[in-house]
Amino acid sequence: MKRDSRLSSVLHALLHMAEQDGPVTSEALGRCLGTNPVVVRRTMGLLREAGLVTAERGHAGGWRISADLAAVSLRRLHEALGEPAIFAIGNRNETPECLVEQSVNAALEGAFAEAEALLLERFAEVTLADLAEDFARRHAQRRAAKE
Amino acid sequence: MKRDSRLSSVLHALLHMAEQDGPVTSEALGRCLGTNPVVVRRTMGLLREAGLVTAERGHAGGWRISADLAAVSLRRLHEALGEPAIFAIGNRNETPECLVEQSVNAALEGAFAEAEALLLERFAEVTLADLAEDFARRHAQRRAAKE
DNA sequence: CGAATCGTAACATATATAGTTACATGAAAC
DNA sequence: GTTTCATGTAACTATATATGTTACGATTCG
Repeated sequence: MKRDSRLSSVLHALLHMAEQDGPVTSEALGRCLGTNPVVVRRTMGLLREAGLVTAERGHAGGWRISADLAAVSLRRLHEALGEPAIFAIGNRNETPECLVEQSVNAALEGAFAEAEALLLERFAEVTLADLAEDFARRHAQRRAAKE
Repeated sequence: MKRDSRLSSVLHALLHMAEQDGPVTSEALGRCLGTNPVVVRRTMGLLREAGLVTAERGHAGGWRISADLAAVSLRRLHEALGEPAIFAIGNRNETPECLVEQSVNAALEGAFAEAEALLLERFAEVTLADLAEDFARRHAQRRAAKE
């Protein structure tokens, strides 16, 4: 199974957009991400539906962030993407008759539920503003290292 | 991406085997799991390589647990299966040049690492003996409910 | 009008699990 | 020793999902 990298993608895109004044085109974002403009539109479209970005068509159009960076957490983005499945591992049968399988499912589900809760909690704690700040720090470090 | 349900499968199979005295054939396990005997052999073969089960060929052959139920944790089974990827979500690019992407990756990786650690910890705490006990409890409850 | 840009449908590709078919190998029963 | 039952394994197919690509319509600005 291929991993879903859309959360990673939109974060990358949003931070690049945050660095720009005007709107950024799908083509420019596609170049940053190493992918196709259509893939960018498809994924950013979900953020548009969630009210996190706006798209302007026509000449000098493109994508623009329409929310406060500090108000957009990774969790909010995960939700905007439709809350895709987090785990690549799961139960064989979600509603088994077999009592043995019920025991197995109960044990696995408990562990997965705890891990998922922790992950979503961490996601809720990190905002685009935090990432932008982290990026600025890395940027300053690189400049310092060059001198 | 399809979810990997092999951990769930082998747990189901092992508990059925624990209920039986003699060896259990791939075909019988396949019937329990609702799958093909070859799939059973393929997956159980990994447990055999890890020394958790033995297979006997020929007449009256089949699979047998060769370890103490209390000594086999879900984590041990996860390892025996080759430690398959836990998350269906991941970074777009694991070793990016782009500083923006490095910030994104660092944030996501931290959260994933914590969630994975918690999951594996929970897996380490649950053994086949625990699941067998849970099953016995469910079994007793069902019998009680019927009377 | 024409160029730039998003919106979207339709199709192609890649990858991993799961399922299936086929046959070789080994062990017990008779 | 031959038959039968079972695992071991290779090769192929089916399925699901994310991602990539092509094509074209819709919209906006100059």
